[in-house]
Amino acid sequence: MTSHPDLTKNQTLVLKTLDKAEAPLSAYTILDRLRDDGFRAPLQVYRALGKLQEFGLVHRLESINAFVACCQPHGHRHEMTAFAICRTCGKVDEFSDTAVEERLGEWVRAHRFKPAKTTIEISGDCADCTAHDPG
Amino acid sequence: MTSHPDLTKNQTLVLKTLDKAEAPLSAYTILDRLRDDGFRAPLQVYRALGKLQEFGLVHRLESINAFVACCQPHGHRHEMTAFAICRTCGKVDEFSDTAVEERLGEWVRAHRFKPAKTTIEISGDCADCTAHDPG
DNA sequence: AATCGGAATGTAATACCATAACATTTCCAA
DNA sequence: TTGGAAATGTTATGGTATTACATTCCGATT
Ligand SMILES: [Zn+2]
Ligand SMILES: [Zn+2]
Ligand SMILES: [Zn+2]
Ligand SMILES: [Zn+2]
Repeated sequence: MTSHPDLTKNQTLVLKTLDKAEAPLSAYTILDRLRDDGFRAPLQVYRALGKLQEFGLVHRLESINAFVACCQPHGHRHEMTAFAICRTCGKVDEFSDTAVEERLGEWVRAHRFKPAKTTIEISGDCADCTAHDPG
Repeated sequence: MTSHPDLTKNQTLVLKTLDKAEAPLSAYTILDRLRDDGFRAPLQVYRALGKLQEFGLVHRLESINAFVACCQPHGHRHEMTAFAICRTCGKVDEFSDTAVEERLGEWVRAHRFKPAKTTIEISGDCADCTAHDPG
């Protein structure tokens, strides 16, 4: 469930589009799916996506230039969320791992590095797709 | 040191450009720096970068659409290399952590996920830049 | 030496991703 | 009521990456 009290009209439309989608969507794909709702320009999508990311309701997948709705309960921590992305069907699993978080935290402390955003994305093939096509 | 026996002319030029650079470079920046060497089109750069990535001599930083020369000895493992990227000066630290690798490995095993490429990038500010600008 | 074929290269065109700049509207608090 | 911040609409532009096709390079084979 990904509702939010203070979403604007455009933000709501974009979030609903991502919720309905079975796979990550590019900003331009979202734009196309919202033409009938009055969307005309990429910036309408990017602005909504920006706010939704601030709220923690949407994540950007850096390795594929696409966006997904957060599947976790609203308000969950996002400091070090990891994503497993299926190249075949597009399914995305979002997960966190305390040990990974701690190890990377140790590295940045040891190197006096001040982290702002951490990206962890595993691209590959999910169990279903591997089963269907045992390549 | 990042020499390689079988590099072609274009691959050598691109790798040298990345070696000389103090920060990650975009493909188009590389193109500009190689105009005098006869480079004319983006594809010349992308093709060389593709091969260099295959050889493990160059890495793509997904979160900033840029490329760096590998700083590790040639032939080192790259299954789960992590990068700390300074937003201010561009310095990149490449490192590996066995524990991180194991934890992510456990997740993929548990979920029968078949990983192809893992991206770990920490964006932030390095020690030097934090010291200079204690913000 | 001639020839064959795969790899690399050259070039133009196109597709895809993201933001700048500016005008207008909405909405809420003072 | 009104002032101002936030959101929206619109156009133009800039940055990133690939498709498609022609050509050249180079080593293996004959
Ligand atoms: Zn999330
Ligand atoms: Zn799949
Ligand atoms: Zn490396
Ligand atoms: Zn720095």
